[in-house]
Parts: sequence; C-alpha cells; structure tokens
Amino acid sequence: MDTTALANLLFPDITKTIEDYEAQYPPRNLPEGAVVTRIAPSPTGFVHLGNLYNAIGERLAHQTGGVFYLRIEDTDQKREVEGAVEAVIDAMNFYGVHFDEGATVDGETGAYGPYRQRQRKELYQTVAKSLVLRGLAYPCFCTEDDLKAMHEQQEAGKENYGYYGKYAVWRDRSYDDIAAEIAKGTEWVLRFRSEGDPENSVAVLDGIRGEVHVQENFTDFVLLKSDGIPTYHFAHVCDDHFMRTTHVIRDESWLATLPIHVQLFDILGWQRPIYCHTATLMKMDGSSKRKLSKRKDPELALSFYRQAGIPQEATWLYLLTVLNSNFEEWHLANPDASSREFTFSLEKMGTSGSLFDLEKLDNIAKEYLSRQTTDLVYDGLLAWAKEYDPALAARMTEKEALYRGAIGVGRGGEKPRKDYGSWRDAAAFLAFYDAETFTLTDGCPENADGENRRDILNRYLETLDFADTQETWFAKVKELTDALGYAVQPKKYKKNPEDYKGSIVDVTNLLRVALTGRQNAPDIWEISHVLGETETRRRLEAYRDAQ
RNA sequence: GGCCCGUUGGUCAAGAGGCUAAGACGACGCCCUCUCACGGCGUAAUCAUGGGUUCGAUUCCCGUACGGGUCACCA
Repeated sequence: MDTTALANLLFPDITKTIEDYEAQYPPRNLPEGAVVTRIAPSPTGFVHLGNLYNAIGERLAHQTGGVFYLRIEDTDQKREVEGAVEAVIDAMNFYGVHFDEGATVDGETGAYGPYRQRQRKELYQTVAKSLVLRGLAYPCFCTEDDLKAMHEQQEAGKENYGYYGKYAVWRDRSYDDIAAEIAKGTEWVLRFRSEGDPENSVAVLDGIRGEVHVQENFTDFVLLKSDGIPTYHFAHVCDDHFMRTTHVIRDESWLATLPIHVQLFDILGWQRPIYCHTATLMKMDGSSKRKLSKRKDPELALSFYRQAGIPQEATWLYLLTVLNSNFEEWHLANPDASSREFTFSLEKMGTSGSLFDLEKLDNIAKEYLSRQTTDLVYDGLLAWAKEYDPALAARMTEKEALYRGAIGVGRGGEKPRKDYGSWRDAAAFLAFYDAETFTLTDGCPENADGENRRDILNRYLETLDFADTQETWFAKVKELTDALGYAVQPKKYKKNPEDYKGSIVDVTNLLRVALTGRQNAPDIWEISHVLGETETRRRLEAYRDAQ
C-alpha cells in the first residue's frame, strides 16, 4: 500500500505537519511541578455537579503555579445547544472558578487555542494524515447498518464487540478499492489500525488510584467521523498534547476507554498526561446505589443548588469534604478560613462512588451561614432574591432595616442560631417579620386561649415598655404569669397541673403566636425590638381581637 | 456476556500487619432552657465472604459474592 498516495487522497488540503504544530504550541514555561489542567465540557446546556467536581483542577493548578483553562468539546454538533458556553462560564464564575485561558463568552484568550474543538479541525486532520502516512490509520466505508449487523453477529456468537479482526473489513483493502469508493462519494470514517492484543494488559499510573491495569485496545476505533471532525478520543489526545496538559481529571467512567487513549499517546510518541479518574457521585434508588442521572435527578444540575440558594462557599465546603478525606478535619480546625486556603491533594481523593448526602450539605450550610455577619447574609439573600424571588428583593430594599434586624437575631456570640442553610429557607424563615408576609401557621396554646388569651394580652400590653432591659421585661412576664394563675416554673405545673391554668410556656407561646404566627420562634424580646413598638402592639392587639 | 473499577456503622469516612477500629452527618437518650434553634454529655451502629501468607490480619495475595461503570461516526 502506498500510504503517501492514500494520505493525499484522503487529505488533499492538508499541507501542515505535526512539527508545525509542535512549533506553534511549544512546551509551557512553568515552574517545576506546575499542574496544567482544564475542564472540557461539551456544550449541551447542562452544567452538572461533575463539572464543578472537576473544577478542583483549578485549585491544583493555582497551588502549583500552573494553568487552568476551559476547552469546549463541541465535536458533536447534534447535541449542541445555543448559549451553552455562556452557561458553563457563568456557572463556574458563580462558584468562583476562574480560568487563566480558554474559551470566553465572546471569544477566547491564551496562546494554545483555538479552545473550541470544531475550530481545530485542521490540526486533527494533520495528525490523522500523519497516521495514515505511517500506515496506522485507514478509511472505512461501512454504513450504520453494516456496523449494526456486525454487532448483532458478535452478540449472537458471544464474541467481543467491536471493529477488529475479521470484522475489520476495510482494514486491508487495496488502494484501488478505496479510491473507487472515494470516487463514488461514499462517506467514510478514519479508523485507527490497532496492533493491540486483548491478552495484554497495560499499566497506567493514575493520580488518584495509583497503578491501574487495563486491557490493551484491540479494536480499530474511529478517529475521524464522516464529517471530518474527530471523536472525543482523538480530540482529547491531540488537544491535551498540544495544549500541554499535565493532568487530566475526569470521571471514572473514562477508565473504560483509557486503553485507546494511552495507545494513541504512545504511538504518537507523546508523553501521557497524568490521568486522575474521580469516583462517580451516586444516589440511592430504592435499595440500591446508582450513578446520578441527568434525566432523573434534579440535584445533579448545578442550577439546583443555585436556585435553592445554597451559598457557593457552603457548596464548596460540602464538595470538598466529599472529595478530599482530610478536608473536614482541616475545616473543623480552621472554621473561619476560606476553603480556598486548603491545600488540595489528589492522593486524598476517594476511589469508590459516594452517595450524595443532601442532609449533610444542609448541616454544613447552616453552620456556615451561622458564622456570617448580618451584612454578608443580607447581601447574599438579596442577591439570590433578585434572581429567584423579585418580590422579596423589593421588600428587602424597601424595608432594609427590618430585614437586617431580622437577620441579626441570634447572630454573633458563642452559640449563633442555625435556622437556615439556604437563601430559600431563609426567606421562609424570615417571612413573619414582614407584615406583608406574616401568616398565622400555629394555633393558640390551648391553656391560653379564650378569655385567658384576652387577659394575658391585655395585661401584657399594659406592662409592655420598650425601654426595659431584657431582664426587666422577662421579670414582668413572670409577674404576669403568676398573677393570672399560671406556673412560673414549668416543672411545677407538670407536677401539679390542677393547681394552675397552665405554665409560663403557655403564656410565652401565646405571645409567640401573636407576634410570629408560630409557637416555635427565636427570642420574643429581640423579635419585638426588630418589629418596633408600633408593629408589636398592632400584632398583639390584632391577635387579642381576632378570637 | 467481555473488560474495568470498587466494597470499614444508615451516610461520608480515618486507619495500611498487633488500636477498646478516629471523626463528621443522621438517629436515639439525657442535660441546659419561656418555645424553637444553639450548646454540652452520652448510647446504638462498621471492617462483604471463603481460603491462604504470618506468631498475628480490616490492613498483603487468590477465589467468590455483591455493587458500580463501560462496550457508538456521544462526550
């Protein structure tokens, strides 16, 4: 076979060589040990947890003086969605992940581009042509039906699936046969001519798992699709070589195709990057675990957390506790340090698929929010509201002092309250402060209803003085409790219920319901001061008169 | 089915030949307490399994089971 003739027949327009690209994309001038890595999403419009998960590469790169970049894997035109690149960038931006180079909303930056694969067609074809020249690639004219028939035959015969051996019908065809098909205009794909043996095993050093052993690839997989655009496998190898990537961080499902990737790197004489295969995020489905699925699980989408209003930092705190086994300990020791100060290490990543624990996320988020200042919480809630609850945003702006006061209740000090772990929960929790959203959700305590309700509220209103200290205020409540026949000490009432109408709990809960609409709420005195005297009295009177 | 990866309490997990097998979330109980939240103390709960190697295996090796992934001109 005259491979030069074949190469020119297949790629008449390609005049560049691999050397040209080697010169165009020289090795990066970076300090020793610098990590160059990337995230490489396909623009399907769906940004998921895995994308953020892999964005820990940003930490690795920046901890080592390396480079983190964004590459768009748009080789599958059918699945592409408009605005998807913007969505990825926006989502990453939202979580504080910044790129040193790569695709941007309106173009790109960096010297190793283009960073959109479809714009790199010539580069792939140049590499492909070199492979043809070396007799390592050949065109295949099989139709979809041919391949389907092949697969069925292999299934029936319980053979290995794939294009290999006697099934590789175009592997050794003559130049004339090929030229004839080309002349007819038959569509073709370019296949790799594999010399691999399924009996052989290849050892690959994984940055997370240590040494893994995979079966040598023996199939003649597709390098270039019929539109001349590469498959993921070929594009990955070309791009990560010429972009001088040192670490490829990706989900463990890629372990299955690792053989063809290392085969390509080896045969092209290129240094393999360090592969880091992360464990898959799982979910409980009935009684068994399964991979988080795009169709079934809303929590896979990054937008899920943003909509729910889980603060970015809290999301990172949780993700890092799942990703790096020593993170949680570090965070416990440095509760006020930003997660960005943590030194991330691949070796501390887990290798088995872990269940995503929304409850723990909530706990971490509550803990995180409880430590924040009123200003930060107010700003965070407002920013979220502007996007997802405009009516709330309007109310917050109009009644800023009220909302700041409400957020400040129980904040600061040794044991701050942990009432909410998300902006959505915060919005619901704070609703009673605002007269516009105040609703009665709990009923009146039984022992303090009817005439008692009227008596207690009247008496309370009479003695209420906003100039009091909290101590004085509570002393007055006790006085009133006792005077109206309720037990000041709940224990006493429990012991001898017949001696009292109820206990102080009934009295204070009545006040809570009047002021907050519910029996469980933060401190009455603090709440009253946030509401202001006018509103406090209005609510108490309204509740008294509502019977 | 082939190939690959994995398996420590309900969940996330530390431990890498000898430990009463950490810690966190959750559950439960007690304490604190005007409710709730917070906080404190405590309880229950784990090395999938069989066989090696070894004086000794959760830890090393092999098999089995189970779980997961993957076998496209999708990434």
